[in-house]
Amino acid sequence: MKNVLNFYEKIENDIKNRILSGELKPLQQIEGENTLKEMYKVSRMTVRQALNNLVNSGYLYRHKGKGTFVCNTKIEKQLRGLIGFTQTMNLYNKTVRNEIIKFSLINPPEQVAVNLMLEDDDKVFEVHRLRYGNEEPILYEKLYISYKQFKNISVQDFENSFYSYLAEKNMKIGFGSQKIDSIKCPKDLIPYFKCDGNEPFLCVKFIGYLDDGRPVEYTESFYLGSKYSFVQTIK
Amino acid sequence: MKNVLNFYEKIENDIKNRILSGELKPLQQIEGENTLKEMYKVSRMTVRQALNNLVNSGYLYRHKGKGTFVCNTKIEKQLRGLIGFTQTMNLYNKTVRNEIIKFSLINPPEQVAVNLMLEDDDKVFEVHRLRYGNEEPILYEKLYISYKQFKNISVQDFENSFYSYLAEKNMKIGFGSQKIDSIKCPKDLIPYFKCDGNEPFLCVKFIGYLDDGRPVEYTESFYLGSKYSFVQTIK
DNA sequence: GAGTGGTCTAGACCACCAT
DNA sequence: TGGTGGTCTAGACCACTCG
Repeated sequence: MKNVLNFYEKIENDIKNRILSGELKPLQQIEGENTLKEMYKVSRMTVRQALNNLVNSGYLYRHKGKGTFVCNTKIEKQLRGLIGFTQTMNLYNKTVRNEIIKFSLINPPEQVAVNLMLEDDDKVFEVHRLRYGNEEPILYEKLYISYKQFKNISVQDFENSFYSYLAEKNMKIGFGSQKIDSIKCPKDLIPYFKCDGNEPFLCVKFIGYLDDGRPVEYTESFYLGSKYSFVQTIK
Repeated sequence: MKNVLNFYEKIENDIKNRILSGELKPLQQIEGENTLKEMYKVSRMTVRQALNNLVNSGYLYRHKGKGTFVCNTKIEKQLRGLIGFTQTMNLYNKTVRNEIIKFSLINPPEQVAVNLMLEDDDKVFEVHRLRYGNEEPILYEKLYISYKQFKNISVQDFENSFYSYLAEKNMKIGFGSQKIDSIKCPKDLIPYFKCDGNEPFLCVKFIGYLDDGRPVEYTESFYLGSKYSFVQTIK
């Protein structure tokens, strides 16, 4: 945590708190840029930087010639970034357990090599995990990462959250691109979920990228349809 | 179309074109802010506005102390905003046809009233559409909009694209929030898709909001799993 | 130390909106 | 007409990175 806030961050936090506390209500107009500039004794560009950030994160909207207004609160609270399974379960106060089904270093299948932009001889770790929420199997996950990038990774890192591992290494997924399909339970997963082959599953093929656009992970996730939904807010 | 571009828009377009044309390659460093400032004879803040927009839309990324770089192109091309079925089909060069199954003014079901934040006596239009891509049924859609907001809307507006209708009225969906589920084909839809009750479907419950956060539409969509996938890029 | 992006200032003119 | 946000200037100092 930083202990010194920039001026624009201070203004941002103040306004955000006034919204969250209910002092500023949805659709209500806030002070104009010139008023804020004098309130905080800063230049107008600094005020604008604060307001722009709040507009981008869905707290405020502007109308030229009219003013700046508070968004309807229903939206703000839903706006989240990319989060993984562990965080999602924590959000709903469910316990998480990961059972490692497979962990091996292999030559990548074609689709993995393409999506991770690998070179000819690059190998990948293939990790299969059965993931439980409140001790019920919810998700079977096939994860692929490049050996070159993660030489020292261990089985244990996958028993906990892979995203936490990334955070420790100061790596952050900046973008994600995903394809979502509805399918019947794949045959090889039937034993894990104790269901029949007609059970609907969400199949999510996800590529995670660093800020610069270089791919880090390719993951195929199979969510038990009756136990899991995707919720998203898009701008 | 505007005929006068702002300075920052001009710079944005130039850099975007240099990326798309291949002149600037992924991970390549672009000119520094001071160089660009002199190239375009503008102030540094104007350059920064252009660069910030390109960072937000996924074309560039920055490293303090190092420079500004081109993102990996794979991402840029996938970044899209919210688009509807018509636009999606156009993207894949498929013909679109909408068959109106139902069009009526009703008292809203509980879930619709909540999601559209209706008042007690508000009525809604309920529109059921069977939507075809290349003359194959792909999607069954139950759409709800408030009567108060759309008094003059007609059946014909739904035979074409509802989003085009909104655009004509200068309304724009600024946010969307959706919940995605994998389900078996609902019984009432079996006749439309000529399938059995085990066919997997994507069920998407979507709420569309204006920029200010007021809800405009609530839609439940049922996509035939074998014919349709969701593709998204998230930041 | 030189170069980069991040923050900030104190002005200015404009387009849009309400009255 | 007065107030609002949108664009733009010509400077300044700072923190970070790299050689």
